[in-house]
Parts: sequence; C-alpha cells; structure tokens
Amino acid sequence: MMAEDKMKLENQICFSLYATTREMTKLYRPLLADLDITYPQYLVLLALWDSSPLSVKELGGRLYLDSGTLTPMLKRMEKVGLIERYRSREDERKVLIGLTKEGRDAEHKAACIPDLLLENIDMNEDEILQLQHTLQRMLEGAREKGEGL
Amino acid sequence: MMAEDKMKLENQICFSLYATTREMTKLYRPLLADLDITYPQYLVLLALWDSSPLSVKELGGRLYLDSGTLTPMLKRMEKVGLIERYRSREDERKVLIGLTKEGRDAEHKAACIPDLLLENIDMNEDEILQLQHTLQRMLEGAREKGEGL
DNA sequence: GTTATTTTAATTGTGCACAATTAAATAGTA
DNA sequence: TACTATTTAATTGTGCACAATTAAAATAAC
Repeated sequence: MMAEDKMKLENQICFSLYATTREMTKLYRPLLADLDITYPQYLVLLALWDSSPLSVKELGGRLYLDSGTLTPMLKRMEKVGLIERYRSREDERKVLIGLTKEGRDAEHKAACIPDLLLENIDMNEDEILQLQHTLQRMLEGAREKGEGL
Repeated sequence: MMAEDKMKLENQICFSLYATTREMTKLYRPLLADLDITYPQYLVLLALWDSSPLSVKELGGRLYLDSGTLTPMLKRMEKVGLIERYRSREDERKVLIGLTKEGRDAEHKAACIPDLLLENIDMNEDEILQLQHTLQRMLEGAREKGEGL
C-alpha cells in the first residue's frame, strides 16, 4: 500500500472497527428497548448472568472498563432494580454486584437477542468465527501493549 | 454452538468489536498526544486531509456521526485553531469545515501514525486486509439494516 | 506492631455518542 | 405565488468512556 493511502479513512482498520462497532450497537437498541437497558448495561448483565456476584474490579476486568465508567452505570442499574450493590464482608474495599430477581428474570427475556442480532448479519458461521478469533487476538495484543502506558 | 453459550460475553462478536475498538483507540492516545487531539478529532482531520472543505453533513456521512456529535467537537477544534467553520454561500443551510494552516500542517506530523500504530499489531498484511474486508461488509450491512429504524 | 505500600471504588472533569426536538433555508408543488 | 415538504445544523438531555485524583481498607515490610 502506498504511504498516502495509509492516511485514508477507508483503509484504516481502526476506523472500520470504530464505525462498525457503533453501527452494530445501534442494531441492539430495538432489541434492548423491551428491557429498557443500554448496550453497555446489557454487557454487565451478560457478565452477571454468567457469574455473580462480581466485584466492580472483576466486572471491569471482564468488560475492559474501569470504576469511572462502571460506578455511575451500576448506580443507574441499581436504581431501576436490576442489580444490587453491597460491600464484601471479607474485604471491605470490594463492592459486590449481584442480580436482583428482576435482573435474573431479564435473562429469559434476553435469551432471543443473540439470535435476533445474528439475523441482521449477512455472514456465515465460519466467517463469524474467523472474525471473532482475529478480534480476540487483536484485543489481547492491544491490552498487552497498552498496559505499559 | 449451544444456546447458553451464545449468552456468554466471550462468544459475542459485538462484544469483541466493542472491547477491541476501545483498546485500539487507547493505543492512539500517545501517538496523538503530540498533536493534542483525540481519536475522533484525528478522524475528522483524516477526512479533511483527503478532501476539504466538507459540510457537516458530508463529514458525518464519512465518519458515521451526526451533528449532535460533530457540532460540539468541531467547535472545540475551531477553538484550538485546527479548522474553520463557515456557512456556504450557495446554500446557507450548510456549514463548511475547512482546514487552517495549522490543520494542514498537522498532516506532516501525523504521517507516521498509521505505521506506528501497525507496529503495535501482531498481524500480517493479509490478515489485516481480510479483517478490513470483513468489517466493511459488516458495516455496510449494519448501516442498511439500521437505516430503517 | 507500627509504618509504608498496594489495592479497591468513588469522584472529578472532559469529551464523545446519539435520540429527539427546533429553527432556518431550500426545494417542490398546486 | 403561496404553501408544503425536505434538508441541514444546532440544541437539549442522557449515558458512556477514561485520565487523574482521592480516600479507605488490606497487605507487606521493617
């Protein structure tokens, strides 16, 4: 590729990531409207449905988010009754995030979302698995490079 | 894939996109520190270095952003002297975004950024082109599905 | 056993991102 | 021509996202 082409928006892999992520997130909106949650909140629930309670730190580790993002978001989710926040007994520094009954019940309502979303993607399973694999390698690489900053 | 696995964070393609995008964006931060701009502002400059002036609408079309995001961002960029904003003579609805001398000069300083960033990615050229192609197909698909909402 | 260090969340401040609304300019139409 | 519809930015309000700082609790060092 010629040097000046590398400066073109359409040739930049990170711009494709950036734009695609946002457009895909928009596709979630109507699917999440029923639950009245945002996409990042949906990710929190996915993490908790898999394993709960989780400390803010553990949750952040899974979602690649820090307390500056999570704390206010979790407070909003607590306010609408999806989760509960409480200090750990063994380690008072930790705030544990658990699911309420409403939060647990939401899993059933959300069960169809992954399939509904995939219907919007014109890609076969191999292609998706390939993409998934590439992205995870990229993510790990970026996380390693980034932690030294 | 089993049904419950689809609910796992690590199997969701959109979560990989979401997390990878943010981690990659963090890698840009030190590269953009010299220019004192953010990643979205860098994207605006890339668009303008390719072609300027552009209306807010055209810029939004290239970056997949609307005026709600662009207007305040462009005002910040105008304030620090990278761009200029002015109404089009032919169509007073349009606000044109042009580069100042400082904005044009920044292109030279930024010329090394694409290569510096690629050094952080442990992927060969084929792999990157393949990823780029897949993402662009996904982006177009999502944009089409999304515009009917 | 006190002191220093580390870990954990919360807080503060800035900057996107986007839905919904508003207002002005233009284009289209009877 | 007047009247409607469309296009374009700006505005308003909410919710991430993240760097940097702060404060409390736990651990390590001595």
